[in-house]
Amino acid sequence: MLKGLTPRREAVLSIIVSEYIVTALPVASETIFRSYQLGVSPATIRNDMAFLEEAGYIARPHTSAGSVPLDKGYRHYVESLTNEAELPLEEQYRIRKLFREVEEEFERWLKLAATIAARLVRNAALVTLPKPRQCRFKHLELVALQEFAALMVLVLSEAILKRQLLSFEESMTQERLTNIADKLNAAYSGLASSEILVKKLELASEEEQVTEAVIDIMVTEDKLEYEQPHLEGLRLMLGQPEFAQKDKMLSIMELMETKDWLSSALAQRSSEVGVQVVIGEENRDETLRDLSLIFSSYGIPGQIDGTIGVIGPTRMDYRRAISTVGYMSEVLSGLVAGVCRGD
Amino acid sequence: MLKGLTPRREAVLSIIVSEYIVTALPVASETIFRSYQLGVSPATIRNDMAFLEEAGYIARPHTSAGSVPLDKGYRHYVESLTNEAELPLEEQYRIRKLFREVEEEFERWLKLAATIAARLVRNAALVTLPKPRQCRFKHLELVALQEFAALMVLVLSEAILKRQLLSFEESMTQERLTNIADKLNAAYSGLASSEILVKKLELASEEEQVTEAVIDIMVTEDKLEYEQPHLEGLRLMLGQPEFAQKDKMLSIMELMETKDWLSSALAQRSSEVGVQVVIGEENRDETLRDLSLIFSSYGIPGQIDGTIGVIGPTRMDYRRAISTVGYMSEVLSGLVAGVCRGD
DNA sequence: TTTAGCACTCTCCCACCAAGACTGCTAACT
DNA sequence: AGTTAGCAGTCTTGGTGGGAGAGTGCTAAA
Repeated sequence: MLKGLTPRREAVLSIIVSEYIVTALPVASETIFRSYQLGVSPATIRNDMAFLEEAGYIARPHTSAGSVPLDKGYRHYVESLTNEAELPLEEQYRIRKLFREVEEEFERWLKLAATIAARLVRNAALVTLPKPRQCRFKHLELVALQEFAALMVLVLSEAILKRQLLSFEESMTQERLTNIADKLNAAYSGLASSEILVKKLELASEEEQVTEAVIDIMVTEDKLEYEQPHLEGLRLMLGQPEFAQKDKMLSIMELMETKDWLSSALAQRSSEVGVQVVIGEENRDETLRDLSLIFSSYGIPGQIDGTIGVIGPTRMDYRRAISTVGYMSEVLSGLVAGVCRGD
Repeated sequence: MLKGLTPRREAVLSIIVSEYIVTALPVASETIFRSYQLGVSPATIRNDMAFLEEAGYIARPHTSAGSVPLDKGYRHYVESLTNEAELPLEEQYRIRKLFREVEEEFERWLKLAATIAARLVRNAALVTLPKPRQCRFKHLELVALQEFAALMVLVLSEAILKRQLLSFEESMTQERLTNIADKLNAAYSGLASSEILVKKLELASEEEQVTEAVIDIMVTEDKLEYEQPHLEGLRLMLGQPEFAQKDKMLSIMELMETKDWLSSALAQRSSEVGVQVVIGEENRDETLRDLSLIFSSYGIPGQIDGTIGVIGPTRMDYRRAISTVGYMSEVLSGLVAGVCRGD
């Protein structure tokens, strides 16, 4: 029994995982025997299953039931996946086509990416807006709206756009506003918030006010760990059998709608590159312990990045999820680079 | 039997509706007798119930069960609600406080309004962005991003902000772009898309290109019936007992996530003012036949408007929903007016 | 180490029954 | 005529029990 994870036992584990992934039903030794050519009898397979159970890879719902993978089993399965996991070319082509069909707007693209990923893995998908490590001042515009109020439009590096209403003590003409904007544009162009802060200029009180608003926005933007992620395809995930009971379903919905679970979930996002997989209990957040997360960052390394990923029950098609997330992050990276280059 | 809807029968109906709204259980004659002082015995109430059933106001799940209201019953109940339905002052105060606490950004306000409405009625709430009847050109800005590409930022009336990437055939400096923007700003300020279209100017090809992009955006904006509404609190609605079965739940989720059901639902939005109630079968859209919609437009009549409403099963606390939607639309109208005035 | 055979366990489903909840009807009452 | 008490009848709900089926664990032999 203590002979360790022999190749055949690994094979059995692998079969159990992939079988359970599609059926969501405990896998019986008989099933393994019938569907796969292992060259041994069900009884032998049962012995291997006993070992796998002892070793914590699998478990049984009850004494006389087939086996279901545990987190450790999934983990082993994922590690054993060759990295050759790639989306079929045909699928890649179809995806690219969808992107070409949609309006040229980055947020649409993100949404589309999430929708596609969600559909492919039949689970929920999420994306965050790409965020520069440190944003830089690019351009400022002030538009008179009313006598005492103006709209400030602030363009930051990587085409981030922010707007804010400003109200002034005294009446401001458009000319006056334009002058202020011109002056600040000349002075601040290309600077980060900290650099603006140290740069002392002769400023009229309105200019001071505008500058403060600008710094405020930039600092907020820099501090922002992640934007509230955009979630797509929650219904697909909730359609999975693990959420058959209503309360499970509702607690998941509540989780998704309210808590900023993503930050805690992605806190474990090491600086590693490539697709990362967090399985069940590996999540720090207790409430996520039944879920798995497959995600990858996209963007331009070191400069600007966002995250795309899928989330679903631990019983998830990891191979498909990994290849999907991998490919989608590639696509998004390409789009980010495109926008920054201005294609 | 054919004596018509006597006052007592109306009272019985009203009791059935309000009782069913809170319990979600068929209402028995005995219950009505015990909880309300009607001065008659259960047997008499049963006779009245028989009439109400005959007349189509109520129905029974099975032969020997209490009664549940039908759409016609809800409709009668709603009509009979005095318009004095107002949110308690204390609640109003609390809501205003929440608005003061949140960041000054219109979209946040909208989201907050929906969240509050959803919580108050324990169902889903929706808001659309306020949309001007016809938007007008306010200001244009071009920011060089790369040699052949620029970001166009377009400010339209009512502080609507649009941005788009433009790519040019030839290399464009920031000076060049600023010149173009200045020229077009001077020419188009305050105009609607149609007016820009007829205004013939001497335009260089890049100016022409920018103008076309502007018109394109404005026309799209004008045509937009409703923005994709923002939905909040879906989980509250799905927590209601009518969605106990998983398939019901999923079909609702699918409806909400995919179809633009709102436009068809709000198509019946007559030009009436005030809070409107659409109950079950009154919905044109078949898929909404189990749901009720309570909504109201907000904004500045004739100039700019959006919609706020709640959606839930026909068994809904109409009184509360109506007062909530009414009040929230007031609040939002105030905020819209504030933004336009520039408070 | 592998295998066949078999007893054992646990779930799942269905049928059945008893209790309880309400009604509808009938006949008497005001 | 409208109202009421009493009661039979109907339908739901929850609990119980048992049989079928699925799948294992164990034992003993190959």
